[in-house]
Amino acid sequence: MFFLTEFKQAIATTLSQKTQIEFQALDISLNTSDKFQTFDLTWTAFALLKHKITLETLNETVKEALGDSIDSVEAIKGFLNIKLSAKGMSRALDDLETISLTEKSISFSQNRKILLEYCGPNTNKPLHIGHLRNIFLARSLSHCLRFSGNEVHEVTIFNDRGIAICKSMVAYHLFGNGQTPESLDIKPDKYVGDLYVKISQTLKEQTQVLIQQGVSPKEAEDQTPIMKLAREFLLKWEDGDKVIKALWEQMNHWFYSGFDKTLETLEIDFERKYYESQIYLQGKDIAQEGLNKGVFDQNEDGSISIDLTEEGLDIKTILRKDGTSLYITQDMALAQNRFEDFAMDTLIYVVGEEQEYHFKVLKHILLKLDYPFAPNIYHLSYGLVVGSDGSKFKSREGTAVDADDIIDSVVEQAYLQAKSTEKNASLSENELRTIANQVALASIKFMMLKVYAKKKIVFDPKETVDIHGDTGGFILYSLVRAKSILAKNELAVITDFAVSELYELSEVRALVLHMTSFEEILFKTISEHNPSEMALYSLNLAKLFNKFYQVYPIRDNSSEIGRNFGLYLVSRYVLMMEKCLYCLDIKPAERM
RNA sequence: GACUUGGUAGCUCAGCUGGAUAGAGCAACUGCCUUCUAAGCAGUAGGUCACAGGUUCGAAUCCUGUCCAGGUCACCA
Repeated sequence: MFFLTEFKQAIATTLSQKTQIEFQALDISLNTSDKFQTFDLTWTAFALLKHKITLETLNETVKEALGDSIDSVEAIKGFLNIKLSAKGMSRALDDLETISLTEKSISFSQNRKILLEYCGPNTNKPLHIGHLRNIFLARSLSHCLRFSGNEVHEVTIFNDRGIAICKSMVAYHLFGNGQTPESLDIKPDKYVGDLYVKISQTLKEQTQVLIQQGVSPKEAEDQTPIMKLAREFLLKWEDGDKVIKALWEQMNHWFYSGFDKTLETLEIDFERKYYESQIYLQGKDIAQEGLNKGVFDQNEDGSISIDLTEEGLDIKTILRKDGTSLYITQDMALAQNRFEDFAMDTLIYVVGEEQEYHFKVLKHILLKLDYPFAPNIYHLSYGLVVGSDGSKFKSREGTAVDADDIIDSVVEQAYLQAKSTEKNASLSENELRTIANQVALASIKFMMLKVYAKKKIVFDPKETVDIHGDTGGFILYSLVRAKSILAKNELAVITDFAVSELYELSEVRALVLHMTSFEEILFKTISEHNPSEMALYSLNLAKLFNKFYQVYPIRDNSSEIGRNFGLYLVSRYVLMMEKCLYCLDIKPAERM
């Protein structure tokens, strides 16, 4: 919003001259006015009244500083309400010309090399609704960062080893009966997940039996036959036992083939995939490096730890006394590997809020080890997706909302809507399906993105995701209508639009002014790692366009310039919204 | 216990670097398609901004305390 900055500067300069007090553009609280339809900008100047500057002085200052950019000023209490003239509005329009360029040419263009980790699936269960929030947040942030001129590398880590997958393996060992996802005709990752649910139930039952037999609840689970077997599997796996490794690979293969399918639906891919099974033994080198640098402490029992009490954290163990690594050690090694692979200067983790402490610790450790990217480690943490009663979804108990299921149900809803729309009567089944997919994905993405990341999302699995109202579908629809106008009307040569009749409608003024703040919102989004900022901006943009659409005739406009101006605005809207959708990682639909 | 995040309409959420009458969507009700896509637009109704103090010209917004809910504080991942 460059014109606003210019206006602030002009006001500050004029005011300084008038009052002999020095003012900066930052001191001028000038913003778009959303309270009154009759004004465009409001300068909230209560603070200045204290300097014994009168309202009249402020009034004159505005008139002098902004000159023919304003139509009128009204001073009420400490508010200076400003109505822009045609000249002022067209100055705002000029901003659109600068913004509506391609990525990397925006005013604050950055040039960072960013590594973005997200998703982080466990290979013992299919993706659930929580992963969707993770993925969509990450993708949106990724696109906002790219749009801002950064180089972004998207990677993930598969948690493909450990006791959890061993439990699924035990389940297959016990209940599998040689069946396969193919023979059962279910999605392979779901088969693995089902086994996990089944084994968890059995484990619970066995635990209960032991508790009734007098075993303390703390130890009961550990002593169940299933846990004993799972631990045995884990040991054998670590020893490289061929049979167990083969079973492990079979289970993981099932997971990956289903997982890849879901990724395809979501239209995402990772530039590089890391596997816990390949790095879980690393970390000893890092531990030694830390010891050498005097950052880590060797304890009497042989374990290695770091004292972070000065940073307000605790003493954290880095390496067990038996020399094996921990979660934190693995993440240290992973960061090191990634630095070797990408030489990034910024590292962003998109991981749930329950791991805030972990990433805080990780950042401090890497800072102490002097990794160059360490100061630029960020954790985009987000709240859980919970049931309507506030309860947690648990994969273990099979209550998790499956990602594929939720997508399918919204696609179905969108399909019915598309099919019942008269305009779509001529469309083929395939085309209707494409539309349904686009609308469904857009709506699910938007549902996840519009809510502030730190807030938990309440989702009732019994209700489907809405595609009407404040949704992704709504946004796509407004864009489809705008494009339809452009297709049916020829865009004339852009002329001078500093003509006052063109700005009589408040809907026109509001749309223009909102569009000028795109860059500001983009900058805020990436600075705060908060895609909801961009999502809400886009939603409001669509709303303003719809209002404009409703009241501003284009084809039947009585004046030539009015028609051209309308078309020009629509074309700006299309460009702007396409940028917004790119930043949200939502694909526009061609028809709806 | 300590730290941390939230509490705004029946439901789901905006608004929070203090400003004018607290905004959307869903659900309910009423209008608007021979007119560029009605997946839309316009309207009605719905509020003690958790509670109590404080700061000031002014508080949903800032401060303090209380209550409620989530999360974390492992030689688990």
